[in-house]
Amino acid sequence: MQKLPGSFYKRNNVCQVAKELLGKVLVSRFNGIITSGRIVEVEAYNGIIDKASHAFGGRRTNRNEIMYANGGVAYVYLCYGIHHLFNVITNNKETPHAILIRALEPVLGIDEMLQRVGKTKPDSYRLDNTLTRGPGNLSKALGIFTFHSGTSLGSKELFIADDGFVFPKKQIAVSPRIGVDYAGNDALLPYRFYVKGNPFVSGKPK
DNA sequence: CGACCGATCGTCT
DNA sequence: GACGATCGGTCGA
Repeated sequence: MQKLPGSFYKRNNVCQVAKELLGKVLVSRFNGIITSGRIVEVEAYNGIIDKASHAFGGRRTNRNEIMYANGGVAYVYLCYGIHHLFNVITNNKETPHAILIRALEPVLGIDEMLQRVGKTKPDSYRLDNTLTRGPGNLSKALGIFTFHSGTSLGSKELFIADDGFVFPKKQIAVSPRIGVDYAGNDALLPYRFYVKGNPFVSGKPK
């Protein structure tokens, strides 16, 4: 179990990095509690030329300022007043590339995750299934909030690790991103990557 | 099934 | 003052 090095994030092809995140393990360790999950769905946001990105047109606000930092930090923001969405910032300083983590397969600390989501015990198949399905749900399960925005992924509280596991290429699928209709043409870009048939992947099954 | 809807609030105009 | 990079529940066919 090896933390990904800074060089992994500081590359310029955000789609390539996004694809390579599939199979890696996102780990949180808050107050000594370890929870983790294998990444099975991601979306790339391609900086200032991407209408779906918060940084489109070079937009800079207090909320998204961290997107312009050097790659390898977390960008977490509140969506619909309810959901804390976790992104990985990539590329170098001043190039605001981001990858939204959309789904995990739970690995460690499942009981803790169930508690955070408000269930005290694991029970049905469906419950486990929805635990880390979708960007809002996985943040809740891992205990990630907006105040974690800016946290280095080289820290011991929040990081992404490589345990040697890789999904076979055949299992990787590509599609347009979800929920970005406001982005016009860019809503059609093939920037979503996921593991085919994995029950934790969000959206409707195909 | 699919369509619709309410929750809930920080952020930007 | 409007609006989300969502979710889960409800309703009707």
